[in-house]
Amino acid sequence: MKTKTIIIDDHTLFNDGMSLILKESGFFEVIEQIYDSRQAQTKCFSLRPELIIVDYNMPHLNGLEVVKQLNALGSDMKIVIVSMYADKKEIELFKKEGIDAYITKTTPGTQLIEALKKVMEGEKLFESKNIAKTVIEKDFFAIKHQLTKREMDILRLIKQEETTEKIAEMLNLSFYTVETHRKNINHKLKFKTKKEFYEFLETLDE
Amino acid sequence: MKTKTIIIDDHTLFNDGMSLILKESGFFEVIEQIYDSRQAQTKCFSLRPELIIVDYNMPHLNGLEVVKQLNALGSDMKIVIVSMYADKKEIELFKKEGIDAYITKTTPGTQLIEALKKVMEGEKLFESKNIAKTVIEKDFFAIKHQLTKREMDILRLIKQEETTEKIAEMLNLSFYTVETHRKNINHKLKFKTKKEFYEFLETLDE
DNA sequence: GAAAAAATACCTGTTAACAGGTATTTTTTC
DNA sequence: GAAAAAATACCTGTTAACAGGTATTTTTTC
Repeated sequence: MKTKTIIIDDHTLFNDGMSLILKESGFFEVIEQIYDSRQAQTKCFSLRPELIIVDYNMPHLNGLEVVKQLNALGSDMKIVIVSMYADKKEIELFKKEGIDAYITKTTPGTQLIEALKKVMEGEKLFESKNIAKTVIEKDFFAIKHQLTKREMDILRLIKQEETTEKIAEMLNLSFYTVETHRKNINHKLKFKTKKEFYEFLETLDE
Repeated sequence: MKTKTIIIDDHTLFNDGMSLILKESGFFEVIEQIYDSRQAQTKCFSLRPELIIVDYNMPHLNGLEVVKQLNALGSDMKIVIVSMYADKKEIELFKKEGIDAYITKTTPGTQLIEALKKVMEGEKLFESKNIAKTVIEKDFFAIKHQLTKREMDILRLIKQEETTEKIAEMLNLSFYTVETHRKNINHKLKFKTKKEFYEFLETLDE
């Protein structure tokens, strides 16, 4: 019996290509290709695949959000992330969600098949060896969890390039209060460069 | 006769997937898959493909540089760019190099085959219709070319988060000179947000 | 219900960026 | 070799961010 598989990737070409790689192998049957991550949960619920391959970078819902939705279904599907990058801490995040493998797009097709077969046998695979060298190591996730709710509110407005004055106005707070929050945020973040700060802001949800 | 094709893409998985899509179609024969862009020129010279598919984003040599190298060979191979994004002005750049098609990775496999067949018949294809909606329209390239050499020098140091004072020191210039350059740069760039400015800095080569 | 954490508010002083100027010298272009 | 472009330099004033404080009120936690 071939493994019933669903591929979730907005890059149609990549999705189609991977689909063919799986079919060619003779071990996998692609029962559905999803190009819009928002359809992931309902389709996986109704089609009940044994294996789901999820792209990390997608519009609307990113890979992590999709995984969370799939986990909410509470079934025993295997979930594999295929990503362009291999951020150590991002992998940590996915591990917390209990995914079965994290594979980069630089993996050859044959290796992918081998990896997927192992996953179906219950193994967990994470490309953590090659990773450390190439990739940014910032633990944005951990940092985020040092911040309070109010601090996050203010950060989101900072992301929108609002000034302290405007933020105070918008949240009906004193200018000084917002300044204090910013000060506390800065103490917690301690980024060395503005670029790093802006990259961090990018990881915030609106 | 099948069209002899070479695929140049560092993402092995994508390269393999596309290769299968082409083979499946029955119209194309993938005579070589290149994962390292630095091998493009020599391999294409010796193997003489009729069609070359080039990824845009690659380490070492990006798509544009590869195309330039291929053009230097002076043969009549068709060149097609496959890119994640569809930046209008980037397409312009490639057009200048005389490529035959620019296709995004959101194209379904069947459409890719149709497009490639048309290319082999001499047509030129550029995905400029679907593009405008989804993609950032910033003409970073054009902006860059408004800047003078000295302004670029200073921008690169700004990218490294140096202050006006330090930049002046490093370039053996007066503080005021650097300030003037920054002023002129700002007048030329006119970015609305800091984020946009930092994104622009990212497109600079060191 | 006491203790800790989070949110609020105010004050002073510094600093780097930036926008507005003007002006001279050097280099490039035709 | 004249004209245009690029690079250099100086000056004034404003502004937003930020680091250093202190202090009270509200909410959460055990």
